[in-house]
Amino acid sequence: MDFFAKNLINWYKTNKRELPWRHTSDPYKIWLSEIILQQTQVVQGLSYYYKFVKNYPTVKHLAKAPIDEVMKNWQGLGYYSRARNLHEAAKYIVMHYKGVFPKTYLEIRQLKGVGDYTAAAIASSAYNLQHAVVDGNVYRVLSRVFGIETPIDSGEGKKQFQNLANELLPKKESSLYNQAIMEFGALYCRPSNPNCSECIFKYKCAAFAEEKVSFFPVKAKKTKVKIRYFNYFIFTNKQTVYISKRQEKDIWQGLYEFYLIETPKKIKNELILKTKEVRKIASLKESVIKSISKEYKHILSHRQLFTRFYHLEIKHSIKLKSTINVKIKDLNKYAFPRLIERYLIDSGFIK
DNA sequence: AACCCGGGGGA
DNA sequence: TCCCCAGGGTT
Repeated sequence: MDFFAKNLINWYKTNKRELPWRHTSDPYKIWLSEIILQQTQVVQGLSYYYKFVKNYPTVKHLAKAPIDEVMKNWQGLGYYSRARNLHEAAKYIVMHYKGVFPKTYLEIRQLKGVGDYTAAAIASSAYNLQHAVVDGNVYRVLSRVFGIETPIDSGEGKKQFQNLANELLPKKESSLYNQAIMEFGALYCRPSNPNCSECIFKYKCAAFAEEKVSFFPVKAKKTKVKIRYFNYFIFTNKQTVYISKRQEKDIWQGLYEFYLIETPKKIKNELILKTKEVRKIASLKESVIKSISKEYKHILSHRQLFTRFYHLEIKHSIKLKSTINVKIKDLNKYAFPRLIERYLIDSGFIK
């Protein structure tokens, strides 16, 4: 076997972490773990994995569950389209494969939420099929060890790294090798503070030789940040509170929120409370401003959300478009974005 | 090819 | 507080 793969596999055998999805050959559970771990670190995803395996032990259980329940279980993990796609794919597997997880790369690749990386990961981990994974860890390890400066976010870079990964894949141990290179990237060849002094490629690594480890992997684009201003109104009427589900193709699709007025810039408390919209609903004479929150700054990759929450107790019940009224004590049953959850905890609506 | 989608950890 | 991490879908 090739030097590179052999070294990685040996390293893996003595250094790997004990993780639950490494003790199963159930493709469903492996798929679950892969979707959860997309853009998510192991420590953060672990409890969600246990939760999903417990609540949905088979793909049929998952397919049968209501989407709102799935979203609630996913709450806090981010990238919520993953949960929607997971649920869609589960239903698809039950419908088209009678609940038996597909066994070929192409069939797996066609599932919603499964791209090249995830398909290769499942195909190799569950069936030991010969498909090389290329994820963030692989980009980092390969670019450093081989000194490849092609940007990983370019079409050319993607092709180049996939080709190299295919060449390096050992014929009969694709599962072991794929997991080894990703584990190595996560534990030793880290984005910052890599453990170069104890690295098995210390004397082979191109980046280390040139003291340019932190320079790799090369990226072409920079993400730009957009700023948005959210003003949330929590309308309560005795023990009832009005919430609505986010439908638009925007952040947090499928999660719940309160009555939202988005403004192009920061707006003073007095002004937002005087807008037609608010006056119409709350008709301020008959309502009480219970509290106005501090300004929450919620940072996402390419968003900064400046948000204030206004709690208004209204004296009459109201009908708002596309809202549902729920009991305050039931708020914890709905999936909210982290930002709103934090407010609900701070303000004592939920514990 | 360009853009969109969350959240957390570490410096 | 600032910076970094990234796979998949849509346009």
